[in-house]
Amino acid sequence: MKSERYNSREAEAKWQKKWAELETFRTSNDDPRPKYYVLEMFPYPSGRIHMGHVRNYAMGDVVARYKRARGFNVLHPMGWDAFGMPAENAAMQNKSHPAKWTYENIATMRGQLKSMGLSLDWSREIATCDPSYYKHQQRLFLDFLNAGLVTRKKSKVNWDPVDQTVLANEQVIDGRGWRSGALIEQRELTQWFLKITDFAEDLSESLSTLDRWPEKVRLMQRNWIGRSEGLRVRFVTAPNNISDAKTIEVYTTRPDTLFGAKFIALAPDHPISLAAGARSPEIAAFIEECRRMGTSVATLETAEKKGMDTGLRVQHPFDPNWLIPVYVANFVLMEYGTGAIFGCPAHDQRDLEFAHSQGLGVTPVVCPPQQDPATFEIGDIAYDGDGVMINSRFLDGLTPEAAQEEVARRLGQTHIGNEPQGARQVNFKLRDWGISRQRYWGCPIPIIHCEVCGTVPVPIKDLPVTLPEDVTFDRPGNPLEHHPTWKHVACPSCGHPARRETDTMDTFVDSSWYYARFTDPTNTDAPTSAAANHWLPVDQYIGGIEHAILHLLYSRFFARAMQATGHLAVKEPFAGLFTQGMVVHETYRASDGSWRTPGEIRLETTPDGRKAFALADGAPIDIGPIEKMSKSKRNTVDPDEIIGTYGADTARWFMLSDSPPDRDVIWSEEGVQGAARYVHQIWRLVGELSELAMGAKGFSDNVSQPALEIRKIVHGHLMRVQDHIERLRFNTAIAEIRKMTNALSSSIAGISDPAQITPDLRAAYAEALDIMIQMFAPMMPHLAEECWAQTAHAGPVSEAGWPKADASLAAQDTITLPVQVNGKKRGEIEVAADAQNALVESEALKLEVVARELNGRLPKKVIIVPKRIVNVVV
RNA sequence: GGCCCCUUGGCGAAACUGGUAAACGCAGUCGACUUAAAAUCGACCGCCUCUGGCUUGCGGGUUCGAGUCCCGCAGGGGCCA
Repeated sequence: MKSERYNSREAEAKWQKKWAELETFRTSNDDPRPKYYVLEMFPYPSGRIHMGHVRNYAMGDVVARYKRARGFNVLHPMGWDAFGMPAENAAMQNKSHPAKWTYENIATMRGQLKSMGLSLDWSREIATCDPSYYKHQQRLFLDFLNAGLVTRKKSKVNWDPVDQTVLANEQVIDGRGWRSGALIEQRELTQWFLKITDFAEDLSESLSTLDRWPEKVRLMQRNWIGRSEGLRVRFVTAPNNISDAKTIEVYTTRPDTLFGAKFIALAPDHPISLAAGARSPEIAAFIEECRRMGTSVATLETAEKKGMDTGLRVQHPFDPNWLIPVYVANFVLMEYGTGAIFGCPAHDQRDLEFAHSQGLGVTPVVCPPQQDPATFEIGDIAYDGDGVMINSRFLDGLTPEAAQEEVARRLGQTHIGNEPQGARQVNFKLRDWGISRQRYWGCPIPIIHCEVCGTVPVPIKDLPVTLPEDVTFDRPGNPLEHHPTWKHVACPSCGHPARRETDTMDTFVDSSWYYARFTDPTNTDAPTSAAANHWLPVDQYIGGIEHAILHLLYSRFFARAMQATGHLAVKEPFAGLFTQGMVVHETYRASDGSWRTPGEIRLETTPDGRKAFALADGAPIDIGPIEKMSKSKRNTVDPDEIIGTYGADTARWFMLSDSPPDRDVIWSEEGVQGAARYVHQIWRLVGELSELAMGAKGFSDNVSQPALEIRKIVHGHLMRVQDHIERLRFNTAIAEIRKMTNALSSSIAGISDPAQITPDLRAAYAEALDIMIQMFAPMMPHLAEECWAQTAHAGPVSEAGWPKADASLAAQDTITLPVQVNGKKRGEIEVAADAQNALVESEALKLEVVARELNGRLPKKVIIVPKRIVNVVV
């Protein structure tokens, strides 16, 4: 065995080349072994990979390599989420083409990922900007259209004035564009929509079946879909000269509070509001003010509740003589429910604030438990808890739940015209997904607008509708719209001159089905084949929590839509989901407030703590808070540099150590150095072990005690490492591996005389060596291959499978039991693992400390939890 | 404002369904090797009034026994509004 230091640079390049030559990670669709599909969220080709990618792909690779070793046929592909705004922005800045920029970035990042030594099947690589991919996406769009899952409608849209494009509600964060950060304006445009709301019920309901998803993500999706059960109630209008509407329809989830109603509030865009506005300049001005105020629900909620009386009155549903005023209000949305609500100030905070501002009074109708109905009053806080109905005539004494039933029953029986006055309705906050984007670098929507025939789908034989290459980015707006010829085509149906749709699809469409395309990526006939149903659902999906709503919800919708159009047999694309934490780093700031990169400073540990100084001039630098790596704070670390300096295995090992994978990990130079040290420790240990294992011949019939000790250590750790990896607890898996190598090191150090090395011990060390290498192979695959080759194994360790853990060896024969007196630990006893309780009790009572505590008395009770603990109660 | 999550040594953390709190690592201290340093190796490393006592953000509760379960409070984070 050679003793020089491990050369990661040489070994990593060598093994990456070897894996490629042997096609070790190429996956066949008709391998008979059980399938396992591991997928990490594919990257956007922004230029270079960052540490977040390294962490994400290191985790996925451990799972892929581990499952592979355990005998699964593993699918572990990689591709590029390659359409999007940054390519166009770069094109504008550099006067180049988005395709050129994108494909150059892909080439760079592919090289970087390859240097990580990931067990990917590169033969399945896809890029969403490639016509061979988006051709099928256009096909899916047309099939969805045919199945009624696509609509085109005029709607109010969120317009990003900087990017000059429409954004989905999901892409508007706090009233600003998710990418540009610009304040969003409202515009009316005709848009293409995917009817995600058709599946709202199932998307919400099926969340309960996703038991290998984080509860947090399921909750976020459930809230986003926002299912609520309520009542649609029609209020009859009193005679008036404002509107000829006979009724106003409201949606409420609290019909029980109907006797606490003080007002009706209409959205500013409600037809009756507009009618009132037409008669009153004051109301018209107010409606205009509401429109300017902003569009996001958040601004509406935090803004002061304002409204104006329309003069209109409606009758209470249970008392025609009770008239309720109708207001136009700034906090009611036309898009949700019916655009009208009834307000019960006592039991809704928003209504209470409005009622206070208008002087409308408050009548409580739900009395909290332990409160006297006679004295119960509402102050500044509305009461939304449970209780008993009061001030509500025939509802008095009921629970709110029973009262809701009763109101629904009665209003269901009262009819206005041919329809009941009240009807139960399930409502969703989820809106249809507007996918039209006025951008060039996206998937063209395969539609032709004909003056004669209307909107005509592009015939499937004419797909793909490809993007023109000769485009310019010298003026704002959509380059496809500006292109001299591209949009002018003949109508496929009547042949008249017609116009192509120039909008392209939201890039979230691209990433909503790529997981299915990976299963048969070269299929030119259809988006998917039978292979998709073999591989899906993805067994383990890994990515950032930032996609908890958008990407994951869209993908779930797409699977359903693809199922409805015969492209897929499953409706849930991801059976297991894991959301990993971010990579964070200290920030460094010079006295003038400018940021410094980790490479520009020198750290020193002084008696008053850690200090930082500028490398250039030695000026003191402030060590700032630990934050997500970002270009603006300049606290990034380049994966290339780390891999170049320490090797991919060290980077991977460190990424997986210390922090639990779902929590943020702090990148520190010291931490990486610790990982690098460990690589060399392993290398030395492998050298020492292989010397001891030299000429090993297997175990004798009666294995010697020292050899048995080694075997117990190894098999015990093997079982625990398996368990940790299965549960994606990489940090504790690594701790177990370190414990094992520590134990093996001290075992070797304990050998003082070569005569101690019996044939059994040799065999034990040989076994330990193999198992150890196989155990860390998923995390540090290059080092493992190099060690495996050094220990005279024929094939690569990546083809060697997983060692079989012997549970009987892992079990202990004698155990140390802690002994407590009144729940406080006083001592311990050593007993056989299968010792009877009576024996354990007598051993425990024999302890001097226990006798002292007992002081001659008999114990009140002795609790023995087998293999756990003894507690003597005095 | 509502809902959810988190809070354990100097730091990252571990502790499976309530059963020896602090495994594993980082930083640090001391020692060995070295002319010296780095690297490496060995020992120590929660707190205190230290043969003992205390300790999982704070206060209470359930239990033979609570980091773990329940109630209240504080601080931090996330999502929704």
